[in-house]
Amino acid sequence: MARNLKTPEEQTSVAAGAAQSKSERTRARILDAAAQVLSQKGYSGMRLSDVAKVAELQAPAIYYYFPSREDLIEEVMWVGIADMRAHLTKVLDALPDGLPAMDRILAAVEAHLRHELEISDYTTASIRNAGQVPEEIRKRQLAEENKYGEIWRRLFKTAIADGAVRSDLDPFIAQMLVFGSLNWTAEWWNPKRGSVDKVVANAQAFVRSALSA
Amino acid sequence: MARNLKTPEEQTSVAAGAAQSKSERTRARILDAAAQVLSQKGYSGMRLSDVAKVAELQAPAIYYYFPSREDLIEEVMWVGIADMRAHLTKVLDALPDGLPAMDRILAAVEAHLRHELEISDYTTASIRNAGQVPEEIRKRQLAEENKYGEIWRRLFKTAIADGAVRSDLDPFIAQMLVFGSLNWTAEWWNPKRGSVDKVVANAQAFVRSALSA
Amino acid sequence: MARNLKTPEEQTSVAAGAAQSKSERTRARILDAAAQVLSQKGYSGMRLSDVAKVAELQAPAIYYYFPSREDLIEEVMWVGIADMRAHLTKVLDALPDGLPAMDRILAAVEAHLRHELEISDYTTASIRNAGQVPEEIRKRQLAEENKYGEIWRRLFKTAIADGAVRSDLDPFIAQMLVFGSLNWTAEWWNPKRGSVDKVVANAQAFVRSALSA
Amino acid sequence: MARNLKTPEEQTSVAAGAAQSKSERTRARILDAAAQVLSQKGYSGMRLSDVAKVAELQAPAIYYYFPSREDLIEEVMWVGIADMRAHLTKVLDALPDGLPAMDRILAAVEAHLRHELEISDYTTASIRNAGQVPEEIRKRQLAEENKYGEIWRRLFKTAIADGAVRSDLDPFIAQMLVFGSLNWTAEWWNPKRGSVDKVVANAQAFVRSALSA
DNA sequence: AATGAATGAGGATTCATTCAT
DNA sequence: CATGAATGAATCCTCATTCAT
Repeated sequence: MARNLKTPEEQTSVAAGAAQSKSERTRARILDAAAQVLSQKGYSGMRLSDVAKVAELQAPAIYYYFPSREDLIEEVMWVGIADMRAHLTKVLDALPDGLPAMDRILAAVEAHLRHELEISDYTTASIRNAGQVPEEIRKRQLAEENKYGEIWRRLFKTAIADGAVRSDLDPFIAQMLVFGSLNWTAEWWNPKRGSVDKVVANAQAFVRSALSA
Repeated sequence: MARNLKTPEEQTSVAAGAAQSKSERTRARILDAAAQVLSQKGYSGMRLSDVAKVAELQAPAIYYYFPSREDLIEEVMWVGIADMRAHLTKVLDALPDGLPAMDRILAAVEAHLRHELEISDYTTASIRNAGQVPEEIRKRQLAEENKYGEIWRRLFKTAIADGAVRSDLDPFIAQMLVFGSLNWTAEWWNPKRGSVDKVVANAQAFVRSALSA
Repeated sequence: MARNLKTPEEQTSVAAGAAQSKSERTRARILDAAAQVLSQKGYSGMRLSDVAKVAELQAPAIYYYFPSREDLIEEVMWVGIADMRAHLTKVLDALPDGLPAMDRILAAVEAHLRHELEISDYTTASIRNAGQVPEEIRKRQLAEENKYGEIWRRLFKTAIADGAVRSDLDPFIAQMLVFGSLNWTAEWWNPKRGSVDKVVANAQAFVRSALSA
Repeated sequence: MARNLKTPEEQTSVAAGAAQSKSERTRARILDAAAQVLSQKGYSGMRLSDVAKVAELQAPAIYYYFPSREDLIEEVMWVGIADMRAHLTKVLDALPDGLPAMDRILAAVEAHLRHELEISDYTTASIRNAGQVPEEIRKRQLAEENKYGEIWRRLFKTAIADGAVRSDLDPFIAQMLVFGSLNWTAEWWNPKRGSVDKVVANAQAFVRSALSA
């Protein structure tokens, strides 16, 4: 799952990372296909036959790699955020020590946005279907979401403690408003509408002003 | 569902308005039920039997009021935004002349948020399923979305012309970031998490800072 | 049910005869409508709503006049042949005594054809659906068919005894071949294709030669 | 149903011909079953579950071989006449050159009758439902019917030109009267009522006399 | 005498899933 | 590994029928 690609065009697949055996590559193809169909058709609308068509194989073949439709979906939903969290963690870890709290938040904004827009199938699948998928399936995703949110909570907490964020904002609400701005991009942005860089720059400016004291 | 309340604050049902004859009330009940189920289960997941259960009648009775499942969904999706636009228009029209452009935007923020959180079934149904519903069904909704967006575009344009909004933000992106913050609230807010008033206040403060020069 | 109309244009309804009270006229309208729909859509395809539309009333109103769909169909099927038999009987009774047997057959040919083509809804309904309707419903129709066939059998028997019909033909088969020629006209004839008179003349010439010694 | 017999006389199944792979045999079984049910229950009365029962499989399995109920029916309706035409063409082609025109007509009478009575499910399905099936479905069948009628028209034309047919008969009406005699046999004949040979002999004698100058 | 509203039974169709090959 | 063939469980929708008015 190591992500190291530069151009968004080359990276739409979480599963792509370090594909190895033929079997592993087929499995990855199915997962990618499922993410794509899931993001477009939704939880109930995702048909295995559609996934199969995108993955270029026959529907029953999916059962060789996943025990059931539910398991396949569960993995897509989970992998989406898990990978997002891995990405954010790596980015934050790479930041120089002593960087101001607000700059760390803005780095997180960039990380979140780039991952979302570049791996958009997984992200939109995760986001759009979060409310539609049965409890059972969401468990692992929810746990992962909490961990991801926890990272952001710590960023906010530090920033507030440092006086970098206005005190008149409720921390939780503020964080959710930021999440909303970022998550929503997947609904309106597309490559023809300008570069990811531009979106990132605007979002950073927007968030900085919104939060700054 | 179709409660006949006076104050918009307590209303969960778009269809409630002025329900009159028994027939009209039944139709409204079905529409409300559909919005609820649609927001929870998604376009493909919405079963007419679920809608019927919520509306407290038998599934085939739905066909007495709506020609097909698609028509029912189409109306839910459309009514959600159409009503939102009507609400926003009314609010803006009621504002005193000469009010600063930024204050008008903040009034719009409040109108959007209150409507969204109070009629949340329709809103989340519209939002979550926008990407999953077949083209055919989205037509009227899309037209309505454009009209709604147009209102906001004019608000922004005026504000920018007045120098009330920073010039380093791309107007379209900025508007989308604001929409994201607002729309996303339906995904995380619930009455137990604090009052709508608090969310409105925070969102207004957030947006004002984010946009102000 | 007395039939006494001259022009085919004025007579498509068995039920029309001597319509009296409003109630009886409505009942007749429903019966005619049922014959029409039944002949076009078949036993299973006849929907009460279609019948209602043709009869210009609402479907549930039918139940005021007929206990059930089955009863309505039963009556159409039965009335069709019963009326045909009444017509044939009247025509034969009106023939002068001592008329040659073959001429009596040809009079029957004319009576059968005229009735079939002029009251075609009932006839085609009866004929086309004879094989599709449940046993239960066919009982009265079957009895009537037998009586009708019996009349023809007697005509043939007499003609054979008189030496007016060739002896190399099996009487039953010959009669069925004649019936086929006549019944089939409802499938291909229509007013635009020439007059009923012409069909009658051709059929009489055809049958006379076919059977004559 | 789909029996693999050599002699046409024993064949009840158009689809039987050269059934090969298991898949092809199943498809043929479904087609035969559909013809049978269609002839008995009519267009609207044909339930897929009935077809499935006769074909000895589950209803949804039909969809593995036919895209829809309509397609299945369309094929039955079409195959019935298409096969009839193929049969007639073969018979006529096999006749010696220089055979009198009337003898060619009588050969056609035999071909038509034998095929009709032996493949009777397809024939009665075609005939009884011709007037009930939606336009859409009849297209291919209608085209085939025209081609079939054209063969007969040519036979009649030649016979008339040769003076073998009386000139007082309208050619079209005469042909339809013959068709009626023949087609109607499927409605009354059954193996218990005597041999096909007998019916053929009677029909030929009947038609010869009816048409001869 | 007739209709608006509703229901229950049934039928076509879809789809995840299985299994033999 | 993969597929062709098949099934059982839904789900939408239609329609005869009922009933209060």
